[in-house]
Amino acid sequence: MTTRVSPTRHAPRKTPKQKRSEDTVAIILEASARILEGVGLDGFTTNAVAERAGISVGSVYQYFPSKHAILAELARRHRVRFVDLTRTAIESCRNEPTHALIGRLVDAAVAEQFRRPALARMLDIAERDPSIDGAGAAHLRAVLDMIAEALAARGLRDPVRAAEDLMALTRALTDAAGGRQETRGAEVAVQIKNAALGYLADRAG
Amino acid sequence: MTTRVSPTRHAPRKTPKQKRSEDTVAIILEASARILEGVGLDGFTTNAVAERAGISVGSVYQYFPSKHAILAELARRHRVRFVDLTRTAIESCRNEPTHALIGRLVDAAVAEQFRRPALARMLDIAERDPSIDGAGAAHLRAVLDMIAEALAARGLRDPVRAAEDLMALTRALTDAAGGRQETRGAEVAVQIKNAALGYLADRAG
DNA sequence: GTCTATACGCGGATAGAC
DNA sequence: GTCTATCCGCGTATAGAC
Repeated sequence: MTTRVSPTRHAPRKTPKQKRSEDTVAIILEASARILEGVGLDGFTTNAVAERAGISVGSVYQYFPSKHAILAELARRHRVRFVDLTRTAIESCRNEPTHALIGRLVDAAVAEQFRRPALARMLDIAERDPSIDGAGAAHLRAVLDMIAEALAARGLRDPVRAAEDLMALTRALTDAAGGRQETRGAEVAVQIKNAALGYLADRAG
Repeated sequence: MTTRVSPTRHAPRKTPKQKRSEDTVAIILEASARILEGVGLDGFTTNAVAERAGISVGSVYQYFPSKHAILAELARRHRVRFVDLTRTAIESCRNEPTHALIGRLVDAAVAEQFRRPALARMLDIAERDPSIDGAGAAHLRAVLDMIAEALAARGLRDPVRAAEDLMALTRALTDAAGGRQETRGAEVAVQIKNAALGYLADRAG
């Protein structure tokens, strides 16, 4: 079939042994990223990717089993960076008060979202659909739980919901800033922290 | 062609003179809404719409010039309700302080988003792409400017940005609540107001 | 005005040459 | 390992019968 996907979904081909191969993978991913940034999900076709990458469709399929797998890999790398930053942020302020925790978390999220704002926005959108492979969702869920735990440790009520909401809030405001072509992440982070602290205000602090 | 669209884009066919016709239009729109809610944008095909509506594709095209036009009309009605509620909210508290204004605005937005949460979420996503016909974008921009003006009248700095951010924030949190199948809009509204007031905290109030 | 049947193009994916 | 050429299904949209 055309759109549906093989049983082992979105597995990033067994890691290429040749260094040359890794390069090609990187080139394909970069081409894909640029297309997503410039044209959006609609323009993201295998033909477009091949052309941007300067290779042929056939070669693209040598490195990725499906178009979807490319998107999944792009999302995975984005997510890994985000999760790592978040984990570090939480661990770096184990005994600090809530406002410090929020500050670090927001800084981490903003840093990753501002790396490539347009790309991050597209991946956020793409992730919502059934595209979400179980592994990715689980990975994200894990870090959400970490955040919830950190909030709970500080005595906040309804920590899981709060974690979800804070993440949604952060993405919304970074995406809005990205849409306005803003480049000063620090300013955006300040606004987000204000909103986040307001959100948590009546949950005891 | 298949995906591209005619010069006069998304114009909702000259209004049908027959009452019967309006009924059919309503049936098509409702079928579309249900598909969007249940299956998402991917499942939203003309065939699916026809089947759900209990008519044939041919008939669908009697009432809408393209699949896109259906989506545009759905989005338009959603937007009109939102704009009307927002306008009313602003006018109803011309001389009230900021926190009262925010309260009304959030209530308005939450009311509309909670009418059919899943549908609202899908339309929010759909609106982002080039699908945005100029008229729709302008319409939304107009109400954003109204909000900005109301904020400016209360001495808040950077009112346009604030208006955009508040709207993004509100949508993010309502969508998150919708994703969790929450039904108590009032509770959600309280949380959003907290976040919004936090956001505005250092813009002078 | 509604149907059935079909055309048409797009895009994902593959075959097979080199 | 990379290419070109092609297959094939899906979904939009239309033709034409009733």
